[in-house]
Amino acid sequence: MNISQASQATGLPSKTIRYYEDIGLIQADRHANGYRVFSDTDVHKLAFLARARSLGFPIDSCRSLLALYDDQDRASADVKRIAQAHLAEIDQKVAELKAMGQTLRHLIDTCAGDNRPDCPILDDLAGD
Amino acid sequence: MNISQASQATGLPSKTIRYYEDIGLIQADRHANGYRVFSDTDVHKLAFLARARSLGFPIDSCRSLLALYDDQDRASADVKRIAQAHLAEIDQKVAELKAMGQTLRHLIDTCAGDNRPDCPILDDLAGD
DNA sequence: CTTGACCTTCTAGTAACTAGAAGCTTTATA
DNA sequence: TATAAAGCTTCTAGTTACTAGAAGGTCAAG
Repeated sequence: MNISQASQATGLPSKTIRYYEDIGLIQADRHANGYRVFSDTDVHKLAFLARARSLGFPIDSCRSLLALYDDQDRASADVKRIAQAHLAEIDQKVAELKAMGQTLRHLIDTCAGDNRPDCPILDDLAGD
Repeated sequence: MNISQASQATGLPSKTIRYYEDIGLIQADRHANGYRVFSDTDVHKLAFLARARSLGFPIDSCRSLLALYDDQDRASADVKRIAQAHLAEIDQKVAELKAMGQTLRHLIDTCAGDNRPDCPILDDLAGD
């Protein structure tokens, strides 16, 4: 399989696949002409990475998860710990963003949005 | 006022203040010895930026907001438009993160988290 | 045999800082 | 007064996870 087929199969852009190889997440064999060859295993790993990234796991966590996936002697506790840590970060980010959103929504609601200069949004930012 | 005083007054690290000057958000005068001098206006602008950043506005929006703040002939509609666009981004991000969080929470709940290798989290990532 | 699609590597850019190095100035202390 | 500590300066590089683009080799079709 060439890189564009692997891209099709996983939904990952070719550039991203090359990048993942670059940082050692996968290792594709090479044809005699230098083209990368992707085995089913490679494609499987790429799909795994795509899914993990879509759940927001940072690359380093993806690396760990992939290693655990490859390790038949793993403890599910190790996987769970990584997922829990990530979930905690997500929850915190959601809380932060929600707070920002609430404040913003309130400010927007009180702004006339016309051609006059008075603006409660700017007033808030300016600390008035 | 020296940079560390401005930092104290605004809660922004000195490095960040220098960075903001670097990218043209503010312009501080200089003492004869090369040290930056921060006027009350400068500090006010920095506080404005700190507040805008804390609401998640990207730097470019902060630049626009600051320009509008300085412009007595502004239309509040312009401010509102920027805020609304930003709010839309926040709302979208919250939705994304919530979806990730839900999926993750479900997977975590179904994972035993013991020393056995079986793991529904990995199964999901692997597409099984 | 040439055109176009596909592949390669390498460099640089994105957002918003942050860390650290090397060096000058000012202030406090012995 | 000497010196050490604190504070200031600039500059470079690192952070995350790609992405765009350039320059050039390879392969399949007409």
